[in-house]
This record gives sequence, C-alpha cells and structure tokens, in this order.
Amino acid sequence: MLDNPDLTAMMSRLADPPTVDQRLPTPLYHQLYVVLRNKILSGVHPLGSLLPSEQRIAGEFQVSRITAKRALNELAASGFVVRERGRGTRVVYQASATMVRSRVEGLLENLLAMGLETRVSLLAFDYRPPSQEVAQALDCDPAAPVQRAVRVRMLETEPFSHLTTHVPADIGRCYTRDELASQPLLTLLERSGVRVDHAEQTIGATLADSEIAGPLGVEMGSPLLRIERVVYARGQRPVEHITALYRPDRYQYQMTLTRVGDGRARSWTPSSHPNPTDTHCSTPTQEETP
Amino acid sequence: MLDNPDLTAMMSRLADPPTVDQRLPTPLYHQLYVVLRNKILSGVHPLGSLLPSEQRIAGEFQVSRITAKRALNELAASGFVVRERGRGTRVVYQASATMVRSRVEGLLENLLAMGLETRVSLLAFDYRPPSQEVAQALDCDPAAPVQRAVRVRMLETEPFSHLTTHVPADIGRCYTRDELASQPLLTLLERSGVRVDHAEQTIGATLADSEIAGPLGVEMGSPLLRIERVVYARGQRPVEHITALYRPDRYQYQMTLTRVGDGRARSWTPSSHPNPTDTHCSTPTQEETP
DNA sequence: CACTATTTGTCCGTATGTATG
DNA sequence: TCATACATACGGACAAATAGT
Repeated sequence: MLDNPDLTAMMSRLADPPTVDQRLPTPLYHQLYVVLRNKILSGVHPLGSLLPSEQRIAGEFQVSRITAKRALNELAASGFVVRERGRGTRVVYQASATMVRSRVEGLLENLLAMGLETRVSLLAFDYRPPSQEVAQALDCDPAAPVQRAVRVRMLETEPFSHLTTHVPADIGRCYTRDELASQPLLTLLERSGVRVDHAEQTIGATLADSEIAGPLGVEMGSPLLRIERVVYARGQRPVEHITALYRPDRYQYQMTLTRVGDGRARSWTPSSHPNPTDTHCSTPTQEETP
Repeated sequence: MLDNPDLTAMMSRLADPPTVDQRLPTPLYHQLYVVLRNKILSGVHPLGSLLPSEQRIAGEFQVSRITAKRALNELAASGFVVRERGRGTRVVYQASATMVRSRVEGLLENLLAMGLETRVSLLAFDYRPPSQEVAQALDCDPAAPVQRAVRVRMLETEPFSHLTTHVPADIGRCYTRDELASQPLLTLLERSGVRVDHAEQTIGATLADSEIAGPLGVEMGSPLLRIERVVYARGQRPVEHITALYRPDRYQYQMTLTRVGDGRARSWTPSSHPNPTDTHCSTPTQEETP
C-alpha cells in the first residue's frame, strides 16, 4: 500500500503543519472540514483511500474527537466520504469526472460547445442603470439603462457557472429574452450586426456570498474563480461586460504557453494550437467542434 | 416594450441581493462582515462614502442591531472603515493601489520584472519524494527525491504570492539555495542547460488554509487564485512543477483575446501584443476622485 | 470459537461563544 | 446592560460493528 502511517506522519510534520485556530470566527469543525476537503480535492487522499480515524485526526489537529467526528460527518453529508462503524471513513469523491476544463484557445468554440452540451437557466433579465464599474467599462451614461442578464449554466444537473452580463440597450434590444435563454450571447451579438473584435479579461478569485451560493449549489464562503471580461466590437466600442463566477471543483481554466521565436528569445505567448499531449485534458465534455 | 415591471420585480427577486443565513456554520456577524467587505472591495461603497447605519443594515439583513454593530466594528478593526459617534461609518479603504496585474503575454518578462521589483523570501528548500500528483506531472519515480522550494513573493512589504516549486533532482543540483532566493527559477533553469520550450497551466481557485494564510498575511478561508503550471523542455521533458497561490486583492491575471482571421472566423486566441488602450490597467479599481 | 484492538455511534455534563429581544 | 436560547467545543464513558490473532 502507498499508505505508510509513520512516513506520512513524519512528512506532514516536516512539510505541512495544517492547523485549525480557535480564535478565528468560523467554527473549528468547519475549518477542519475545509482542510480535509482540500486534501481530498488535491488528491492527497485519493479515491477509495481511508481517511485517518477520528482519534488520529483529533490528535493531529489538537481538537476533541467530537470536533473531528463532526468535520468527518460534514464531509459525508457533502458526499466526499462514506463512514462505516468499525471500518473507517473512505473517500468516494472522484475529482475530475465532472470537471470542465476550458482552454483559452478557441474561446468561441468552447462557448458554442457548452451551449450545446450544457443547459442554462435565466435568473434575471431586465434593463436598469448600470453600476459605476459597468458604466465605465461599457463607456456609457450611468443614468441610462442597460440590459442585464443573470444566468446559471449547468453540467448535467449540476450548476457550475454564474454569469452576469451587461449589454448596451440599443444592442440588447436586437434579441429577445427567450433567445438569450437558449443561445450563446456572442452568437446573438453577431446576429445583431455587431462585429466582435477582441476582449479584455481579468481572472481573479472571490468568495461565494448568499446571492451566488444558492444558484451555484455551494455554501457561502466557498472559493470561486472570477472572470471579468469586456468584449469590444470593431472600432473599440465595448458591447458586453460579463462577470463570470465558476465553481473551481467543476471548472478550471487551462492554457498552453509556448515560446515565441527561437529558444533564446525572452518572450512567451499562449498558443492557439496546443500540442495534443493531454494527460489532464481528457475530460468528457471537451470535444472540438468542426 | 420588453420591460414588464411585474416581471422585472419578480426576476430581481430571483437574483437575490446579498443575505446572511443563520443555518451556515460561520457566525452571522462574520457573514455580514464578508458581505460588506466585498461591497467595499468591489467599489459599491467607494472610498470616502458613508455606509448605511447600524439600524438600516440590521433591517436590510434581518439581523439584530448588535450583530450589525459587531460586523461594522470588525470592518473598522480591519482598517476598511472608520467609525465616529454621530457621524456614521466612513470607508477609508483605498482599493488596490498596490495591486499587481500580470498579463499572460510576456510571461517571462513579467517574471524577470517581478524578480527585480519584488522581493522573495525562501520558506523551504529541500529534496524529498514528490507527491503522487507532482510525480505524475514530472514523469518521475515517486520514491526518488525531487527538489522542493517554497517561496513567498512580496510587493513592497506585503506578500501577494505563495509559490511551491518542484524540480527534478538532477536539474535542481545545478544551482544553489541562495541563487534560488535571489533569481527567477526560469533563469536558473536556462543557465542549467535546460531549453525551456512550453508550459501547461491550469487556473482555479481555492481557500486559504492555515499553512498558507500565515505567510500570505490573509485570514484562513480567504479566497485565493490558484495556478498550477508544468514547464516542459525541448523533447517534452517536464522540468518544473509549480503551484502558485495569489491574493486576489493584490494580484489578478489579465489577458487580451483577439480574433483569428477575418470577422466571420469562429476562433479566438490570446494576442501576444495587445493594443495599448488600457483604461483598466492604469488603476485596478476606479479611483479617480481628485 | 473467543479475545483483542480499532473504529464509529451515542450519551452525559460543563464551559464558552453567538444572537436575540 | 441583562437575561434567555441555542450552538460550539471539550473530556469522558460506553455500546456496536469490523478485522485480525
């Protein structure tokens, strides 16, 4: 077996002393839950392996056995592990089975493929004055309404992305609410006569608040990948502002960086045609469209 | 008109405003603290503006006034606001004057520039058997030690990235511990005779655990941008595995997507030479009040 | 078959923290 | 500020299921 308790204990003492802290506002059992969940998600505890016992965990993290028990029960309630008396706690979570990996190359293909292979539900669709940030990004009057749409995209039956889009009103009126609920926004923009030229996007991270947590099926305080993108038409006119929030356990952003010029040139660029050696990328929902 | 008032009202109720939830593990005052902090960070409450009163906040979020007061006090303790009796609660947070934005173009230039403009502290440097995931990524024997380095990169005096790198032992022995503490790893790899060819990276998000929170200067449970990258030399040999964790308030990943071919081609690619119109890139958050 | 060690499940009593009115 | 209700966390004790000797 790969599981040598002594070696594992020694290593984790040398390298990673993950700890929980009583002074923090979040309860101990939930801190412990997060630590253990991270270990499962990162493959430290692979599928089928046995987690340490309540007693060992309680000792390692300096908490009572009841606290360790509760953290393990929360893991079981979340579907990461199964617990059996006398047998232990076994990992039943398989990481990348339901994961979507989007490649930065072929953005539009990805969106189209997703539009076909995933479903989207429209949570909101209205015209309202934009926030200061959106108004500046779209270069429009903060007092004039713009079209706002809030959508959640599903893989199978599980949501993985929460999209808030803003489009200038004159462009937004070229398509209907139902069309937006069924077709990719970029397709509708094209059909509206917009010549999409380029986009500027910023990738960050944030926490799920109650507004997001419900529709995305995560608990408040979960980490989310945040992408903010402004799409420009020919002539530098901004035509779309989108704030996308992704569940990192179901969606990650992948790209290949290749060197420009010969080996001595000090420049990199993302390649648009990555090599096909993908040990990671063999995900079920990632097929190229002809 | 497309705008039906009743429909709009119903919809905006579906896309809920931020709320706090008694059932969640984190205490109400901290949930409220996170919500208000997010609003400050995202510019809903800009620098110098007045936050709603305790009474209004308590009403809006359906909590007692004491809970609202405590959340505001935590904001004050964190330095986001100042509170004065009879005057109210005023935002004093100046968003991201110290924010770093890395562009996907010119990766190496960025690293070199950062190496000059930022300082790095070496937290760990040793040789040890790699984890299962690293061993697979580096295509090496899980039992044979590889070089591991843990570094934290500072902007001014504040840390913004936590880097854990793994390099095959034969390559790692080509440079010393002190050299790693002062020079970019890619430079050292080149000097070691490695012809760096391309890299594959995956971007996600995660929560800060106790292991990371301390060195990065954030509290446990904070959101982090997570980039996992494998660098390959000529001939597809993997030479470096890096797991980078970034504070999203100090670092974001920015890129420009430009269309390939003419306007009808359905393909996008990141551009290596973006246009210079950067309304965003000058100041991270809009703070142009003179 | 018993015997034992391990592991999870359940219960108690108590102290502290959180949230409300 | 105070009193009340509930959640969290602890140490301890015992029962029940499992696996190995």
